[in-house]
Amino acid sequence: MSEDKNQKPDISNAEFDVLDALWDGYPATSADIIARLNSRKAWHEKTIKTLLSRLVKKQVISFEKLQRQYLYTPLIAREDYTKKETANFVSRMFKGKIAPMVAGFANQNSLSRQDVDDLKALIEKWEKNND
Amino acid sequence: MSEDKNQKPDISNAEFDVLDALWDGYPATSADIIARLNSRKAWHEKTIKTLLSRLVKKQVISFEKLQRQYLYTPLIAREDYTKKETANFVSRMFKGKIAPMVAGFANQNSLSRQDVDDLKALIEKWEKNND
DNA sequence: ACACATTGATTACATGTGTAATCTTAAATT
DNA sequence: AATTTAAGATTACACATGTAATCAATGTGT
Repeated sequence: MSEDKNQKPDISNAEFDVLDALWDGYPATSADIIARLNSRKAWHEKTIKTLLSRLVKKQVISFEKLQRQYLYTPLIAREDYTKKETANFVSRMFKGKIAPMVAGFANQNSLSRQDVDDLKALIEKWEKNND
Repeated sequence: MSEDKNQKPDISNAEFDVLDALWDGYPATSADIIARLNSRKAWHEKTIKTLLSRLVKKQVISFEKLQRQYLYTPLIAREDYTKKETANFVSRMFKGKIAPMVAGFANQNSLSRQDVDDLKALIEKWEKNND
Protein backbone atom coordinates (compact mmCIF):
# COMPACT_ATOMS: atom_id res chain seq x y z
CA MET A 1 0.00 0.00 0.00
CA SER A 2 1.07 3.55 -0.55
CA GLU A 3 0.91 6.16 2.11
CA ASP A 4 -1.51 9.04 1.54
CA LYS A 5 -4.10 6.59 0.32
CA ASN A 6 -7.16 8.75 0.40
CA GLN A 7 -6.19 12.37 0.47
CA LYS A 8 -9.19 14.64 0.20
CA PRO A 9 -8.44 17.19 -2.50
CA ASP A 10 -10.37 19.76 -0.53
CA ILE A 11 -12.09 21.85 -3.14
CA SER A 12 -12.43 25.47 -2.06
CA ASN A 13 -15.59 27.48 -2.48
CA ALA A 14 -14.39 29.42 -5.48
CA GLU A 15 -13.04 26.26 -7.03
CA PHE A 16 -16.35 24.57 -6.51
CA ASP A 17 -18.16 27.25 -8.49
CA VAL A 18 -15.85 26.61 -11.40
CA LEU A 19 -16.22 22.87 -11.14
CA ASP A 20 -19.96 23.32 -10.94
CA ALA A 21 -19.92 25.25 -14.19
CA LEU A 22 -17.86 22.52 -15.79
CA TRP A 23 -20.29 19.88 -14.63
CA ASP A 24 -22.96 21.77 -16.54
CA GLY A 25 -21.33 20.60 -19.72
CA TYR A 26 -18.02 19.02 -20.62
CA PRO A 27 -15.53 18.81 -22.06
CA ALA A 28 -15.34 22.55 -22.12
CA THR A 29 -12.74 25.21 -22.80
CA SER A 30 -11.86 27.88 -20.32
CA ALA A 31 -13.77 30.30 -22.54
CA ASP A 32 -16.88 28.15 -22.11
CA ILE A 33 -16.52 28.14 -18.37
CA ILE A 34 -15.88 31.84 -18.28
CA ALA A 35 -19.00 32.46 -20.33
CA ARG A 36 -21.10 30.31 -18.05
CA LEU A 37 -19.81 31.96 -14.93
CA ASN A 38 -20.14 35.48 -16.20
CA SER A 39 -23.86 35.43 -15.65
CA ARG A 40 -23.46 34.42 -12.04
CA LYS A 41 -20.13 35.66 -10.81
CA ALA A 42 -18.23 38.90 -11.23
CA TRP A 43 -14.92 37.22 -11.73
CA HIS A 44 -12.07 38.29 -13.88
CA GLU A 45 -11.15 35.87 -16.60
CA LYS A 46 -7.72 35.46 -15.05
CA THR A 47 -9.27 34.42 -11.79
CA ILE A 48 -11.23 31.66 -13.41
CA LYS A 49 -8.15 30.40 -15.21
CA THR A 50 -6.27 30.32 -11.96
CA LEU A 51 -9.03 28.28 -10.42
CA LEU A 52 -9.02 25.88 -13.35
CA SER A 53 -5.28 25.42 -12.90
CA ARG A 54 -5.70 24.71 -9.23
CA LEU A 55 -8.39 22.16 -9.93
CA VAL A 56 -6.08 20.46 -12.40
CA LYS A 57 -3.25 20.42 -9.89
CA LYS A 58 -5.58 18.94 -7.30
CA GLN A 59 -6.56 16.29 -9.83
CA VAL A 60 -10.19 17.21 -9.64
CA ILE A 61 -10.37 17.88 -13.35
CA SER A 62 -8.19 16.96 -16.29
CA PHE A 63 -7.60 18.43 -19.72
CA GLU A 64 -6.71 17.48 -23.21
CA LYS A 65 -4.96 19.81 -25.57
CA LEU A 66 -6.94 21.01 -28.52
CA GLN A 67 -4.65 23.22 -30.54
CA ARG A 68 -3.67 25.95 -28.20
CA GLN A 69 -6.62 25.57 -25.92
CA TYR A 70 -7.43 23.00 -23.29
CA LEU A 71 -10.56 20.92 -23.08
CA TYR A 72 -11.36 20.37 -19.45
CA THR A 73 -13.23 17.40 -18.03
CA PRO A 74 -14.24 16.68 -14.44
CA LEU A 75 -12.57 13.68 -12.87
CA ILE A 76 -15.24 13.25 -10.27
CA ALA A 77 -18.97 13.06 -10.82
CA ARG A 78 -21.19 15.71 -9.35
CA GLU A 79 -23.32 13.04 -7.70
CA ASP A 80 -20.38 11.40 -6.01
CA TYR A 81 -19.12 14.70 -4.78
CA THR A 82 -22.43 15.98 -3.46
CA LYS A 83 -23.11 12.66 -1.81
CA LYS A 84 -19.83 12.70 0.01
CA GLU A 85 -20.13 16.33 1.00
CA THR A 86 -23.65 15.78 2.22
CA ALA A 87 -22.54 12.91 4.40
CA ASN A 88 -19.80 15.10 5.83
CA PHE A 89 -22.11 17.99 6.39
CA VAL A 90 -24.85 16.00 8.05
CA SER A 91 -22.30 14.25 10.15
CA ARG A 92 -20.81 17.48 11.45
CA MET A 93 -23.97 19.49 11.83
CA PHE A 94 -26.54 16.89 12.80
CA LYS A 95 -24.57 13.97 14.19
CA GLY A 96 -25.29 12.12 10.97
CA LYS A 97 -29.06 12.22 11.25
CA ILE A 98 -30.83 13.54 8.20
CA ALA A 99 -34.26 14.16 9.70
CA PRO A 100 -33.19 17.02 11.95
CA MET A 101 -31.70 18.70 8.95
CA VAL A 102 -34.92 18.48 7.03
CA ALA A 103 -36.73 19.59 10.15
CA GLY A 104 -34.72 22.78 10.24
CA PHE A 105 -35.66 23.32 6.66
CA ALA A 106 -39.29 22.63 7.38
CA ASN A 107 -39.87 25.07 10.16
CA GLN A 108 -37.95 27.64 8.25
CA ASN A 109 -40.74 27.40 5.69
CA SER A 110 -38.30 26.56 2.97
CA LEU A 111 -40.19 23.38 2.31
CA SER A 112 -42.55 23.50 -0.64
CA ARG A 113 -45.43 21.25 -1.59
CA GLN A 114 -43.18 19.89 -4.32
CA ASP A 115 -40.42 19.14 -1.86
CA VAL A 116 -42.80 17.27 0.35
CA ASP A 117 -44.14 15.24 -2.52
CA ASP A 118 -40.63 14.42 -3.61
CA LEU A 119 -39.77 13.31 -0.12
CA LYS A 120 -42.85 11.13 0.06
CA ALA A 121 -41.93 9.47 -3.20
CA LEU A 122 -38.46 8.86 -1.90
CA ILE A 123 -39.75 7.32 1.27
CA GLU A 124 -42.08 5.04 -0.60
CA LYS A 125 -39.25 3.87 -2.76
CA TRP A 126 -37.08 3.31 0.25
CA GLU A 127 -39.75 1.29 1.99
CA LYS A 128 -40.32 -0.82 -1.06
CA ASN A 129 -36.66 -1.71 -1.02
CA ASN A 130 -36.01 -1.98 2.66
CA ASP A 131 -38.89 -3.80 4.24
CA MET B 1 -28.36 52.27 8.05
CA SER B 2 -24.78 51.23 8.53
CA GLU B 3 -22.66 49.66 5.89
CA ASP B 4 -21.64 46.06 6.47
CA LYS B 5 -25.11 45.24 7.67
CA ASN B 6 -24.97 41.48 7.59
CA GLN B 7 -21.41 40.33 7.61
CA LYS B 8 -21.10 36.57 7.88
CA PRO B 9 -18.57 35.84 10.59
CA ASP B 10 -17.45 32.80 8.63
CA ILE B 11 -16.67 30.22 11.26
CA SER B 12 -13.84 27.95 10.21
CA ASN B 13 -13.92 24.19 10.62
CA ALA B 14 -11.65 24.13 13.62
CA GLU B 15 -13.55 27.02 15.16
CA PHE B 16 -16.79 25.18 14.63
CA ASP B 17 -15.58 22.20 16.61
CA VAL B 18 -14.84 24.49 19.53
CA LEU B 19 -18.15 26.26 19.24
CA ASP B 20 -19.85 22.90 19.04
CA ALA B 21 -18.26 21.86 22.29
CA LEU B 22 -19.38 25.09 23.88
CA TRP B 23 -22.93 24.54 22.70
CA ASP B 24 -22.85 21.27 24.61
CA GLY B 25 -22.93 23.30 27.81
CA TYR B 26 -22.41 26.91 28.67
CA PRO B 27 -21.21 29.11 30.13
CA ALA B 28 -17.99 27.18 30.23
CA THR B 29 -14.36 27.89 30.92
CA SER B 30 -11.62 27.12 28.47
CA ALA B 31 -10.70 24.21 30.69
CA ASP B 32 -14.20 22.81 30.27
CA ILE B 33 -13.99 23.09 26.51
CA ILE B 34 -10.56 21.57 26.45
CA ALA B 35 -11.79 18.65 28.50
CA ARG B 36 -14.74 18.10 26.20
CA LEU B 37 -12.62 18.24 23.09
CA ASN B 38 -9.89 16.01 24.38
CA SER B 39 -11.99 12.96 23.84
CA ARG B 40 -12.57 13.82 20.21
CA LYS B 41 -9.67 15.90 18.98
CA ALA B 42 -5.94 15.68 19.41
CA TRP B 43 -5.52 19.36 19.92
CA HIS B 44 -3.05 21.13 22.09
CA GLU B 45 -4.57 23.24 24.81
CA LYS B 46 -3.01 26.32 23.25
CA THR B 47 -4.71 25.63 19.99
CA ILE B 48 -8.11 25.52 21.59
CA LYS B 49 -7.45 28.78 23.38
CA THR B 50 -6.45 30.40 20.14
CA LEU B 51 -9.67 29.24 18.57
CA LEU B 52 -11.68 30.57 21.49
CA SER B 53 -9.99 33.93 21.05
CA ARG B 54 -10.79 33.98 17.38
CA LEU B 55 -14.41 33.15 18.06
CA VAL B 56 -14.55 36.02 20.52
CA LYS B 57 -12.99 38.40 18.02
CA LYS B 58 -15.49 37.28 15.41
CA GLN B 59 -18.25 37.92 17.93
CA VAL B 60 -19.50 34.40 17.73
CA ILE B 61 -19.07 33.88 21.46
CA SER B 62 -18.65 36.22 24.37
CA PHE B 63 -17.13 35.89 27.81
CA GLU B 64 -17.47 37.17 31.29
CA LYS B 65 -14.58 37.31 33.71
CA LEU B 66 -14.75 34.99 36.63
CA GLN B 67 -11.67 35.73 38.70
CA ARG B 68 -8.82 35.11 36.36
CA GLN B 69 -10.70 32.80 34.06
CA TYR B 70 -13.28 33.51 31.41
CA LEU B 71 -16.72 32.06 31.19
CA TYR B 72 -17.60 31.69 27.56
CA THR B 73 -21.08 31.78 26.11
CA PRO B 74 -22.23 31.34 22.51
CA LEU B 75 -23.79 34.39 20.94
CA ILE B 76 -25.61 32.40 18.32
CA ALA B 77 -27.86 29.41 18.86
CA ARG B 78 -26.86 26.10 17.41
CA GLU B 79 -30.24 25.81 15.72
CA ASP B 80 -29.97 29.16 14.04
CA TYR B 81 -26.52 28.38 12.83
CA THR B 82 -27.28 24.93 11.50
CA LYS B 83 -30.40 26.20 9.81
CA LYS B 84 -28.53 28.93 8.01
CA GLU B 85 -25.68 26.66 7.06
CA THR B 86 -28.08 24.05 5.81
CA ALA B 87 -29.83 26.57 3.63
CA ASN B 88 -26.48 27.63 2.23
CA PHE B 89 -25.35 24.11 1.66
CA VAL B 90 -28.52 22.93 -0.02
CA SER B 91 -28.54 26.05 -2.11
CA ARG B 92 -25.02 25.48 -3.38
CA MET B 93 -25.10 21.75 -3.78
CA PHE B 94 -28.69 21.07 -4.78
CA LYS B 95 -29.99 24.33 -6.17
CA GLY B 96 -31.95 24.76 -2.97
CA LYS B 97 -33.97 21.57 -3.29
CA ILE B 98 -33.90 19.35 -0.25
CA ALA B 99 -35.31 16.17 -1.78
CA PRO B 100 -32.31 15.47 -4.02
CA MET B 101 -30.10 15.75 -1.00
CA VAL B 102 -32.12 13.18 0.91
CA ALA B 103 -32.17 11.08 -2.23
CA GLY B 104 -28.39 11.01 -2.29
CA PHE B 105 -28.48 9.91 1.29
CA ALA B 106 -31.07 7.27 0.56
CA ASN B 107 -29.32 5.44 -2.21
CA GLN B 108 -26.13 5.57 -0.27
CA ASN B 109 -27.91 3.42 2.29
CA SER B 110 -27.29 5.92 5.01
CA LEU B 111 -30.99 6.11 5.63
CA SER B 112 -32.24 4.07 8.57
CA ARG B 113 -35.72 2.94 9.51
CA GLN B 114 -35.60 5.56 12.23
CA ASP B 115 -34.65 8.27 9.76
CA VAL B 116 -37.54 7.34 7.54
CA ASP B 117 -39.98 7.35 10.41
CA ASP B 118 -38.71 10.72 11.50
CA LEU B 119 -39.12 12.07 8.01
CA LYS B 120 -42.66 10.72 7.82
CA ALA B 121 -43.53 12.42 11.08
CA LEU B 122 -42.08 15.63 9.79
CA ILE B 123 -44.08 15.43 6.61
CA GLU B 124 -47.27 14.76 8.46
CA LYS B 125 -46.68 17.76 10.63
CA TRP B 126 -45.91 19.89 7.63
CA GLU B 127 -49.10 18.80 5.87
CA LYS B 128 -51.15 19.52 8.93
CA ASN B 129 -49.86 23.05 8.89
CA ASN B 130 -49.70 23.75 5.22
CA ASP B 131 -52.84 22.41 3.64
C1' DA C 1 5.35 38.88 50.92
C1' DC C 2 7.05 36.27 47.36
C1' DA C 3 7.70 32.64 44.08
C1' DC C 4 4.90 29.97 41.23
C1' DA C 5 1.40 28.49 38.37
C1' DT C 6 -1.99 29.28 35.19
C1' DT C 7 -4.82 32.28 32.25
C1' DG C 8 -5.60 34.96 28.52
C1' DA C 9 -2.86 38.03 25.02
C1' DT C 10 0.40 38.34 21.61
C1' DT C 11 3.36 36.50 18.24
C1' DA C 12 4.65 32.86 14.90
C1' DC C 13 4.66 30.51 10.83
C1' DA C 14 3.50 27.40 6.94
C1' DT C 15 -0.12 26.52 3.86
C1' DG C 16 -4.68 27.66 1.69
C1' DT C 17 -7.70 30.92 -0.68
C1' DG C 18 -9.50 34.85 -3.31
C1' DT C 19 -8.28 37.58 -6.75
C1' DA C 20 -5.55 38.95 -10.26
C1' DA C 21 -1.29 40.75 -13.16
C1' DT C 22 2.61 39.54 -15.82
C1' DC C 23 5.32 36.26 -18.59
C1' DT C 24 5.89 32.92 -22.42
C1' DT C 25 4.83 30.84 -26.26
C1' DA C 26 2.34 29.24 -30.03
C1' DA C 27 -1.41 30.24 -33.17
C1' DA C 28 -3.73 33.64 -36.08
C1' DT C 29 -3.53 37.77 -39.01
C1' DT C 30 -1.69 40.79 -42.29
C1' DA D 1 7.64 36.08 -42.66
C1' DA D 2 6.69 39.41 -39.17
C1' DT D 3 3.49 40.95 -35.94
C1' DT D 4 -0.22 40.64 -32.99
C1' DT D 5 -3.29 37.77 -30.07
C1' DA D 6 -4.58 35.09 -26.82
C1' DA D 7 -4.04 30.70 -23.98
C1' DG D 8 -1.99 28.63 -20.35
C1' DA D 9 2.11 29.11 -16.80
C1' DT D 10 4.13 31.63 -13.37
C1' DT D 11 4.24 35.07 -9.95
C1' DA D 12 1.92 38.16 -6.62
C1' DC D 13 -0.03 39.46 -2.53
C1' DA D 14 -3.21 40.13 1.33
C1' DC D 15 -6.05 37.76 4.41
C1' DA D 16 -7.71 33.16 6.49
C1' DT D 17 -6.67 28.96 8.84
C1' DG D 18 -4.44 25.23 11.49
C1' DT D 19 -1.49 24.74 14.94
C1' DA D 20 1.04 26.13 18.39
C1' DA D 21 4.95 28.75 21.46
C1' DT D 22 6.08 32.66 24.14
C1' DC D 23 4.77 36.77 26.93
C1' DA D 24 2.58 39.23 30.58
C1' DA D 25 -0.19 39.55 34.38
C1' DT D 26 -2.93 38.03 38.15
C1' DG D 27 -4.39 34.77 41.53
C1' DT D 28 -2.55 31.13 44.84
C1' DG D 29 0.17 28.49 47.99
C1' DT D 30 3.78 28.63 51.45
